[in-house]
Amino acid sequence: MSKTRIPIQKRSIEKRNKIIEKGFELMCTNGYYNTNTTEIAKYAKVSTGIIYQYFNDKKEIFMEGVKNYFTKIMYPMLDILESQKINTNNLETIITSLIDEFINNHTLSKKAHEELMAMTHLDKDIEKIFKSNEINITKQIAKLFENSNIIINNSYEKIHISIGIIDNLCHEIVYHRHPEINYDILKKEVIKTIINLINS
Amino acid sequence: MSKTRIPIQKRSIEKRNKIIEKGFELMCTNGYYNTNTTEIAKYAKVSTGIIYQYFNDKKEIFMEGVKNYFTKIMYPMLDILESQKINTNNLETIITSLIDEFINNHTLSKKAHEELMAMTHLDKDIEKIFKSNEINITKQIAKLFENSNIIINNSYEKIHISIGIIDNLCHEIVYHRHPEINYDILKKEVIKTIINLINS
Amino acid sequence: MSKTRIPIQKRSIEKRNKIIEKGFELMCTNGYYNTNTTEIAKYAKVSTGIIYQYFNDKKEIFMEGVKNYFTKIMYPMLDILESQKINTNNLETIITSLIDEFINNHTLSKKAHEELMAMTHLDKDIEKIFKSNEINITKQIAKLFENSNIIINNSYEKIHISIGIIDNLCHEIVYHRHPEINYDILKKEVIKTIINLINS
Amino acid sequence: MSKTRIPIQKRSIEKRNKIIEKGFELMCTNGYYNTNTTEIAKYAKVSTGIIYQYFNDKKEIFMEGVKNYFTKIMYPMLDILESQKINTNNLETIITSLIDEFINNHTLSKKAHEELMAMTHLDKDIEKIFKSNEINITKQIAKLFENSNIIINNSYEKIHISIGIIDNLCHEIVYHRHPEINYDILKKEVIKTIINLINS
DNA sequence: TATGAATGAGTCTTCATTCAT
DNA sequence: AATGAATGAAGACTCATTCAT
Repeated sequence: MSKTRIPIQKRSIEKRNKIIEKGFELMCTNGYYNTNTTEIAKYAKVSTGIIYQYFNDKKEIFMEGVKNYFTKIMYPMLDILESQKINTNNLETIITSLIDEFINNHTLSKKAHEELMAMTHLDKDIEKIFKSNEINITKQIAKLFENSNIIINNSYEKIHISIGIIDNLCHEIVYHRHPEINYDILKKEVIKTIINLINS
Repeated sequence: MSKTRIPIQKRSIEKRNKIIEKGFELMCTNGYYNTNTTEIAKYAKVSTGIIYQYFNDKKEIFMEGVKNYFTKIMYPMLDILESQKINTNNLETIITSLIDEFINNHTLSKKAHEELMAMTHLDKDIEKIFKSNEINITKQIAKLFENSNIIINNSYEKIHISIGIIDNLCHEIVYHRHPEINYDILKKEVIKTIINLINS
Repeated sequence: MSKTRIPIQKRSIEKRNKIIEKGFELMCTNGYYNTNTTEIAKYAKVSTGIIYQYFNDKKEIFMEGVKNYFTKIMYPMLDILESQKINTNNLETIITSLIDEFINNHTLSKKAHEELMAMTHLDKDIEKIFKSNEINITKQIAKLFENSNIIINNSYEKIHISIGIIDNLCHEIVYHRHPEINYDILKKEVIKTIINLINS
Repeated sequence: MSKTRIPIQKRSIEKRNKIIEKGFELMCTNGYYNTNTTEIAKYAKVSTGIIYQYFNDKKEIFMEGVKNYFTKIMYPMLDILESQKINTNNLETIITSLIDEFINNHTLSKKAHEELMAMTHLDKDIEKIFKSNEINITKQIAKLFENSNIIINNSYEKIHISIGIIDNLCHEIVYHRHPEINYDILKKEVIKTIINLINS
């Protein structure tokens, strides 16, 4: 049985959120196993004790961070699509803006994503959250196309591939920095590939 | 200064290799931080003490494993390509066999890859090995096309994207198991996308 | 210097008593070290903060519980004796009813007693309370015999032994449950032994 | 699954025994919950780490101490009886020597016993060891009488009572020190009571 | 070379007590 | 008087690394 308190007062909620935000940031930057509770507490400017009134254990902080990552970062990104009708003419513009959005706003995301991937095979709970969110995004995008009356056969599979390509592109740009690769060309090829795939 | 010995005798070399092989396997299966030296020693059938005569620290075992991963698993895979002339007609067959090879032979690789990705942002040394190998593979593949007299513009970028797509496909098939996605279709779409990309 | 308030208002006194009653119950049931102040507060339906206005520390709650244990449970038991003249004919009846009373009414007492014994050698204050109460009971019983004009030589020693025997019997019956031992026979032998001892 | 090593080498066995001996001594003197692993390690002159190679947890040290308490202290005491034929004439001498032995040799035992009693209701494993040993002793003593051709009806119950009386006597003498009680008289009365009980 | 026993710093977590409201 | 959020020191246990043999 969980012994954690659910904070009701405004200040408490803020404190809980601070722990998640700062804790997740540290964990993603330095790795889950290289981040200890003392550091989290210090960075979030709380005492170590309070952490365990809001969370059952260290893992829970990470998991809440993961949930935030999807609800605050990934899903809002989809709203870009939702706000405008997709059609064959503006597809390129939309994908471009999606990629730019992803890269510009979310420096954290690649580290978060990697840490997430690693944690995923160490912990069933985290794996569960992750997979369910991943497929949710795929479905949501598929629906956007439907709503715009664009018919795509094998839509889930094509979108899945497209997301993977964008993901890799962004990681490459944000972190990898293989100097042999020209990122403008890479980006152009990515966009072209996705459009071809969708239209195929 | 390194205090490790370089083994010369045959038995010593075998022992060192066993530690790398078994240690890397454990680390990739359970995660670097969930694998301790006692386990590694036991699994490799050596004493804990001997580990520190061959390696400076635990990390070094992992890094040697990473090197092996590329030299023994990734590069040999490229030999499939090298042995036969690539042309526009057999491209599909070759990519298909490459993917199958990847999936069938190397269940470990996805976990290795993930663990690798996670370790990459925790440790500059590992990051270095990883990135250099990644670009090496890209270059090697580019050369294979050249040798077959196939001219691809923006070859590095296209190959980079293609590797990413294959990587994602394999991970999906080996581990992810999103039940909403049909893997036969996914694979077909992947192959088609790559061929389009290369030929574009 | 003590910082605790002495409650004067009726409601405050009730609150203080509730903390003692419920706190002591928990401590005896689960052990002093397995009971934390949060649990006590929750079980007594008060806030954690208020505890430290009535008590200097956790130990004090236990000690007040011990005092209650004697004043509310042990001493009243002696009133059974006081209310009636003891004589050689009704000694058996009185001892029997004493034992029954002990067993029926005070399931808590054995756990309390054990916890008490354990705490006794950890804490001089508790030891002091405990020993003084123990000898008080012995003296009080001795006085009861005197008042009934029954002369016992070495009365303190005999009563001390008798109390010990009863104590053990009750513990055995309430908790121990050695299935090899027949409790009816045990009780009969205990009563016989005490009578012989008193009359010797 | 237990991860502890079973020491084979002489030095290791000695070290394991030292941890039990010194750890149990500390736990009995200061209480289980007031003794931490660092103290145990320091007092036994080992590192904290080694403790967890020989024991699964702190409790196990205590439990091994309990077992020793019975095998090294309680059972040897029964050998006093076994060495000589019991008869109605020497019963007093034998009981007297038993009590003296108990008091003189085993200062630890009362604290051990108390701590044991307290731990007993906190932990099922300890309860189990304790109860089984207690009844074993009772049976063993019953057998001694049988072997000496002394027939006692309700032997288990009588012996159980007798052990309780001796136990209380010894505790009183070793620790309690109620100044109002004369220990020579107490002892004499105890012996008389037991003899009467056995012969009744 | 090889063993595996030993080390002790470091980690997560608990909880008696305090303090802002 | 009362609340319950917050504190932070302390404890059980782990594990990379060293060392005696």
